[in-house]
Amino acid sequence: MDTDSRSKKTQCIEDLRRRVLTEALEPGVYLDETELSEIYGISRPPLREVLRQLAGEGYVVLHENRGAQVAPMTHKTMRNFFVAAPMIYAATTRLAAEHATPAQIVKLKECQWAFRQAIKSGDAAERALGNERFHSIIGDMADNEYLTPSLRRLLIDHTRIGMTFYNPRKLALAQQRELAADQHDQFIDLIEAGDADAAAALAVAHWELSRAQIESFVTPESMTIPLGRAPGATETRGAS
Amino acid sequence: MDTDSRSKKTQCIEDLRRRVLTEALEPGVYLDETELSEIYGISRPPLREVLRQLAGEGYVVLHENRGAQVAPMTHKTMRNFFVAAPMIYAATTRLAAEHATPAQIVKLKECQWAFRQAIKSGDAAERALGNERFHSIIGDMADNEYLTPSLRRLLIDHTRIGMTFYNPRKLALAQQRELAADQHDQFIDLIEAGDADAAAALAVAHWELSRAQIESFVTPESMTIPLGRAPGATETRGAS
DNA sequence: TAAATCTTGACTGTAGACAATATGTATTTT
DNA sequence: AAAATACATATTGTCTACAGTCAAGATTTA
Repeated sequence: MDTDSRSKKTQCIEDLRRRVLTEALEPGVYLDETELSEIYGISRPPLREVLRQLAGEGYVVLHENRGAQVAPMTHKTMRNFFVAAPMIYAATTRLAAEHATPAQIVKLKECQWAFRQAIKSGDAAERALGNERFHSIIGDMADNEYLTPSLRRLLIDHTRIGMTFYNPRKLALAQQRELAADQHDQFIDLIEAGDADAAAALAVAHWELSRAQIESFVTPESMTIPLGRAPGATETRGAS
Repeated sequence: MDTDSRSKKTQCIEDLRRRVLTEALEPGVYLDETELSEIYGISRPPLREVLRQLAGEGYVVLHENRGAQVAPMTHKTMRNFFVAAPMIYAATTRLAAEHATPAQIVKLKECQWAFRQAIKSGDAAERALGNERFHSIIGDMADNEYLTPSLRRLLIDHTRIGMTFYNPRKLALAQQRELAADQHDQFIDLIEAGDADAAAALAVAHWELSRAQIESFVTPESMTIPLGRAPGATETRGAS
């Protein structure tokens, strides 16, 4: 093992990913190269490489002569998300059941264990990151370089949405989170059994649960929505 | 308009993309930073940013302390390609028919005109690039940031495969290329009409045609295959 | 007072020089 | 003679310094 486990640059990438996913860096926020380079103890050229990579992964958007912006979330983004998610989730999960290796299954189980710990602790960020990691591993199992890029992008925004709409006090949501965790166990069983059809069906069910949670916020039970985020609203920070 | 139309860096990116797509830079080849920076008249730091971006887009793969490699094409790559292509093509084409703007349709028609010119000229590279551009525009029409990344990756390898298996002397293939061009016209009509179902169906048919062409090379009519490319063969250049 | 222009400042973009790591070759030792 | 180690070379990774560009603020004029 290395002394610092991994290079500063790698740490920088991973930390920025984490901050975007947990919305410590909010969607639409602009990043200052000089500031970030000082924070992570590297100079600007390598930091710029990092930002370019994160742009390729969909975490940030680059604007010429105006720097990097944390990928914004607009109402159009949400609509597109709802269209693409079930298809990609079902497809990748199916392939995961067909191709998963024993080593990957071990990794998935470890991840699920950590995920349940995070739920108990009640830490929203850890829970969201744990969930992201779980589905990311399923993406690795699918082992299809053409589908992975789309899955990764979906997971970024799915995680951010999950952070936005997290509410530890609402009992119904706590129960749904428990149900989601149970579904994760089912994922493991079906993937281990190689049951592709059932795994794909579970992926759709898992998505439906998540969708219901999200929609319960967008359309609250019987409350009028405090507008300003309604369809047609402008995005967080207009660009160009 | 600028004097040089666009910055050196942008020219560099576009030229490298082109070279990868046309296989002027063959899959698996390693790139020399110093050499490239001299060719494009920029220094190494910005060139490294370019390579990081191209890595994000799937044109190249970065290896730590070993530089950038043109994305390799292995037999696994091909298998994954066959799995993902019909799904993504059908989905994006459907969305394109639903969302295309008049301006985009004009652009698509211009692209198709150029594509037919390229076919007449018999220039394999121009033909392949024209086809790539056509489907890329359809991807723009779909306007779904979650599906676009997968589509772009598919198009990269679809284009490269098309270059590999191009054969101007084989009559059957020339006829198939004509048919493909005719299908492009149908794409335009269906997208303009907003007929999502028919467009999606056409996408599948278009894919099947392309697949048949590819398979006619992998499995030639009645010749024994000179082995060495059979399943289980090692990839172009092993890494790490 | 309001609008338009100019100036200033801050941040992005680039270049050239230096440091570190990996590979290949040559030499030495068994 | 063969294998292992050490050195040399080439290439990647990084830093400091400078140039270019955009945006905001202040000043001037109508």
